[in-house]
Amino acid sequence: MRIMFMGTPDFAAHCLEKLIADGYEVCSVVTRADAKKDRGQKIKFSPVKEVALANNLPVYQPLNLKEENFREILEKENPDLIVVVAYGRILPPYVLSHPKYGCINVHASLLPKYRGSAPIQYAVAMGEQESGVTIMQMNEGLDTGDMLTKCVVPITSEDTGGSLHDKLMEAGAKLLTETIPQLGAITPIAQNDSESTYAPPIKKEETLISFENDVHQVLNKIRGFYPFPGTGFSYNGKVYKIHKAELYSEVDCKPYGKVVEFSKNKLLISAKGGIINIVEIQPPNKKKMHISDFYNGNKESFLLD
RNA sequence: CGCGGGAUGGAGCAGCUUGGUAGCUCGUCGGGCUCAUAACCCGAAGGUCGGUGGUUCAAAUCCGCCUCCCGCAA
Repeated sequence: MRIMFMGTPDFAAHCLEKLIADGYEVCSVVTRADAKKDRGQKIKFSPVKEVALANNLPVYQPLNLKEENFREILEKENPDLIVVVAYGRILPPYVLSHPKYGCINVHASLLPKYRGSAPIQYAVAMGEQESGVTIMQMNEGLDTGDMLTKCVVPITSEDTGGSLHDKLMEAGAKLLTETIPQLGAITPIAQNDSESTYAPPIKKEETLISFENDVHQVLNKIRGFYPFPGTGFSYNGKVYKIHKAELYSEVDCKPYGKVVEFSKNKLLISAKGGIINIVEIQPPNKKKMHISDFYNGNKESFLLD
């Protein structure tokens, strides 16, 4: 079976590696165009492209799948199946219908919950006890295709967006290689749209913590958005990133957002319904550090003003 | 040529404007006190101030270049 792989980030790259390692015939790879990234605007390849190059696979990076160019590529490569993992683009109908087995997508949530581009972060941020991976037969909607297989992964109270990402990445790659041989034999199950929820791209302003929110929501968001895109709070005109925080007490202490205590091992800030202790912090222009290190050098300056 | 911030014993910081003895809070090691402790007291080790060139009698400090790191923007 000739497989075309489409994807961009680490999560997708890992699936691609697994397909190759398990001996699937991946004939070509489609990934996002190289972009100037980070400081100095250096050009970076996507993780999927790195894996493709390392395995000498042809790489296509169309700017737009609607262009005629890609139709020609599709006909030339003539895949029996297209596997899409976090590619970041909606596939037009002519692509969906071209391969014999259509297009399947690995999505990092238990559909129909958390459709969209940030399912992992939101699952943790919403305090879910479990999430998982769903493989679906793609249609023209956003993560609305009929479901083929599923894998449930529990979320512990220690999990962050990053740790869940890693777990789902492993689970997703495994589920993918288990699902492909069964294509055609599995009866697709339609998603119940009335139960669907949407996990949209995270906007910058959402990463700033509002302590007016419930203390548990605050902590779940800090966990869920870590390490990407991260969360932070504004204090005396500076934004401090929060890498790790814990519940200190459930005493409601107003005003919310106030620093209740700053000492050797504590930076306590009150939120609605409780107080959180910030354990790892990152001041502007600095690396992340434990709160005791931050205290050592900033005990006098931090609380000024 | 995207914008800005930074590099000072093991950690986090001050000192730089206005060149002139390496400072603070911790940690580490040794000793003391204590029923005991992450507590307290005494003492010690540990830094060619990111690299390099220049100015100067003298550079952490002023000027040039390089390396690495952080944030923003994408």
